[in-house]
Amino acid sequence: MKLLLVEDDKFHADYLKKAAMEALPEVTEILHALDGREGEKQARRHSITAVVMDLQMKERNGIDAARTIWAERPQTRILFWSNYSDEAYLRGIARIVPDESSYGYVLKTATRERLNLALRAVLLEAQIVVDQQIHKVQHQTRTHDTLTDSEYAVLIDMSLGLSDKLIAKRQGMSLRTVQNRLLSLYDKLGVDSLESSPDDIAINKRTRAITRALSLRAINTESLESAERDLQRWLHRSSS
Amino acid sequence: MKLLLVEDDKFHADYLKKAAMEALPEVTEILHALDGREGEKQARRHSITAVVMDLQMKERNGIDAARTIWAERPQTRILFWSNYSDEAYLRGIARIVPDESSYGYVLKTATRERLNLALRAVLLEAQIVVDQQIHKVQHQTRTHDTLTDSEYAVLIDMSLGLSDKLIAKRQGMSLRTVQNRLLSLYDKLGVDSLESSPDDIAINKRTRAITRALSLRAINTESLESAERDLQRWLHRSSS
DNA sequence: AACACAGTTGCGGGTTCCCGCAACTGTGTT
DNA sequence: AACACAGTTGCGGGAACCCGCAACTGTGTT
Repeated sequence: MKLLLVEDDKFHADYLKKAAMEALPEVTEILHALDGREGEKQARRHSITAVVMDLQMKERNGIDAARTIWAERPQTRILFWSNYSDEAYLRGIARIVPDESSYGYVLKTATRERLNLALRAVLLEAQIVVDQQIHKVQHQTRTHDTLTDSEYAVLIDMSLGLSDKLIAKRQGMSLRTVQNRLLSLYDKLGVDSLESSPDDIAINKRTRAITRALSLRAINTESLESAERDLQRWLHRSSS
Repeated sequence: MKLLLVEDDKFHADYLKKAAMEALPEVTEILHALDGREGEKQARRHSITAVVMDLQMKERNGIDAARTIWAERPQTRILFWSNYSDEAYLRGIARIVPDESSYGYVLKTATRERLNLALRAVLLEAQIVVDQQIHKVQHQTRTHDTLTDSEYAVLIDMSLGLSDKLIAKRQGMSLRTVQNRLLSLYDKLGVDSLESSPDDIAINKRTRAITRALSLRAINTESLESAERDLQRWLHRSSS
């Protein structure tokens, strides 16, 4: 059995390699890629079906790489190993896991035992393992002000600079509906007029919504860059 | 001589500690803080004058912590040790270094020799050391499309959601001047109407400027959150 | 002194955004 | 069947934004 590690931090990669050798004696060969692009290449060349993947990497992030890998070999089992529990990352992953496969999400701050356990459970037993701390975050946001899928889509488009009209076209909504989604976004993201002693001050809701969303970890730079690529593809497709 | 390490990643902290012991035999005690806030506290309690600091940490980032430390003991020498070479971080640091002090900026991907050298040069010899790779980035952006200080200030305010009128008030400019700064921002950040086959599509320049700035690493979530705190302070001050 | 050039300011108007009001759908509850 | 409730759509108007045109300041160059 071959295992592919995709991780651009050398310290973390070393640690990971040791943990994998300890937890998975059935692994005969450990490959190591330094970014997402290289990870895709090696997975393809060696027909890898077991991957441990970091999320934030320069060049190409883990989610985009996972998408490509799963598109080529949907049965591939991927354990994500990352620092943060951003909603943006979670949403990205849950969206692309194929039915035939399993995946896991472990924080880098987890103990060695937790990591070892997740390695075996996900890569050998094909179970789905999500760190407890993540589930908590996922539920926190889900109960009190989660974004709907359509709200999320509008948020992304808006952040990329699309006008209401264009968003309507891309999302297949009417103009007014887009604006309604925006209204609820402003509400959920806590975009209010700034409070000042004499009276409230008018603000630009769009831009404030973006920084609020960044601050709440509903989006991040990676997800925006990835969405920008999708947008460009859509533009070329829909213009022809 | 006492040395304070501020670093929330345990692998990196271990490595750093080893490097410091090797490069700086004159150090008698190594303290370790896990985030910016704790770093400030320990620096205060032990009257630390030599610090190695990570930039991105949860809770409180390295730049804010450095600001507090330098406000209390300006002669403190700080070596920043970080993953990225974001323009946002660089701008933040250059802005707050006191004259009496020295600082350095080393990438985590640098070799052990480079790190050791920087440790001695900055913390003992009070020299200023900036990683070569950083200077390159700094120059790249400075030659072809750097943001002026006033442009940067307007960009931040705009990203926080201020209206043109409010930005004018905060920056002491006229309305039209703010708009001129915005125009040059749109230009420098590459905010253009989207190109599509038939004709160009109108976009929302403000929001697109933000994502472009994020993508070009002119700003990042940290710097926005930090700026948000400044804004709140300004609001309370100016309303009373 | 003459000139270039970058930055500041006012004016005016076309476009987009923000959102209240109101009507209509669909899903689920009692 | 009656009802609540969340989501969709149109209309219309006030506010904010985007920006061309034009004039004025200041700094530095020749």
